Amino acid sequence: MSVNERGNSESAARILDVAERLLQLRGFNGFSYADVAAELNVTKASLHYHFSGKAELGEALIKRYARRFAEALAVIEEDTTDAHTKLEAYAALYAEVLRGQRMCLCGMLAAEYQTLPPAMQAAVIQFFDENEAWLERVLERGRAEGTLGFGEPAREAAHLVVSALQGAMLTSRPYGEISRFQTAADVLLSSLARPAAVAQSARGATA
Amino acid sequence: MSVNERGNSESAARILDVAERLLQLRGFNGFSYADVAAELNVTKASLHYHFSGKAELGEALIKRYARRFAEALAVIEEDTTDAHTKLEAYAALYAEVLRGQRMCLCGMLAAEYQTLPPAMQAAVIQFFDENEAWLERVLERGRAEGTLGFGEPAREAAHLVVSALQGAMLTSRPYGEISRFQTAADVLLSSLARPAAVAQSARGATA
DNA sequence: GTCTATAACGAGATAGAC
DNA sequence: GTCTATCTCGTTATAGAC
Repeated sequence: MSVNERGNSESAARILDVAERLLQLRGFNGFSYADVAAELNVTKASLHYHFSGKAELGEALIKRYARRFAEALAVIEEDTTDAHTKLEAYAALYAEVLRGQRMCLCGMLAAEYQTLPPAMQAAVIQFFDENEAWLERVLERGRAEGTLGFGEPAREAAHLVVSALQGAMLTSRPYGEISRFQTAADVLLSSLARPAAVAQSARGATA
Repeated sequence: MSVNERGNSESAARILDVAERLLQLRGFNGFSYADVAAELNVTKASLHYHFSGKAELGEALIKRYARRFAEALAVIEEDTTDAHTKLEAYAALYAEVLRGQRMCLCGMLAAEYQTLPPAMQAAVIQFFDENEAWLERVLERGRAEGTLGFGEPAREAAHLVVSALQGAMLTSRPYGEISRFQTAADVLLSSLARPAAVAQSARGATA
């Protein structure tokens, strides 16, 4: 390997993997350096070499998570054409996270927001801003191309999409049933496409 | 006063008030007996007299919160007639919680679910079950009376309502803007009333 | 890079006086 | 009911050897 800087080594990546999973399962205040160290069969002191403190570890977790999420959005842009399919793919990202009982990393941190170090707070906000900006563009295009229909500004609809999907993860996880999430996501997406569906059912009703 | 049993005294009520606020602000894993004691100018040992442990305190918090929420739902039943107005009143309950930067107590606990004692987990589930059952009845009646319109089973729409409102609280709180919550709630409710709105805009378009 | 050892603090909890 | 005192354990963090 060529890179051996603190926070960027392969050991650091393994630490982030374990810490990420624990954070999504139990929350930032629900796991400790000792938990991570035990799972990796190393000592706590070893973790401090890679991440000086829990706050720095937390920042690195959000930044990596946000980067991967942005990459997934770019893939959606490439692989799909119409906006409605993009929304389905977006919801599928959340469903994938929910498999393995995990909450969205930033959704979890949103709950614990008031207890987070300022740098982590700022990174959480940035994650949501980026998500809503991407969704706003997709929704706007969907309305222009006719695959989506809604009366509100795209900005406001985007906020509902993020809220509903994060909330569906939040409230489905205790039940351990992905179907609960999927149902809420399906109803949400159908409501954003509803005008067309209503027009269809209206045609069917009057036929 | 006549009642002096442990967990039911006026002192216990003050403890619950403080603990409830801290839980909604910081999460169950984000506050301690020391925090509550300091705010009440008593010692930790005094708290243990009223609630033997943090798990028992947590159970009492959920039960009181769920009881008050159920009472608020009963008031909505009395004070409002049509289902759409009931939904607006339901969303207003959440908005009221959000004032003062608080998260829904059970929404917060849903995030921390995996770290909770079993009795608290069961109580959280019960809170959501009761909420969705109430919403399902309201939605069903709304469809029957014509103030609401949606294609899915009322049970599924109810799940979306809970998800979207909890998620709107979750994602709005970091921004400190109630308007973010209100916007998402408004878009959600308009989507449940949309068929009528569409019919109106269709009339307007063809007029 | 990882270890041992330890510091420094906070958490939940209990015993027993008042 | 509330207190003082204490216990035990977990958590974050650092120093310094290997």
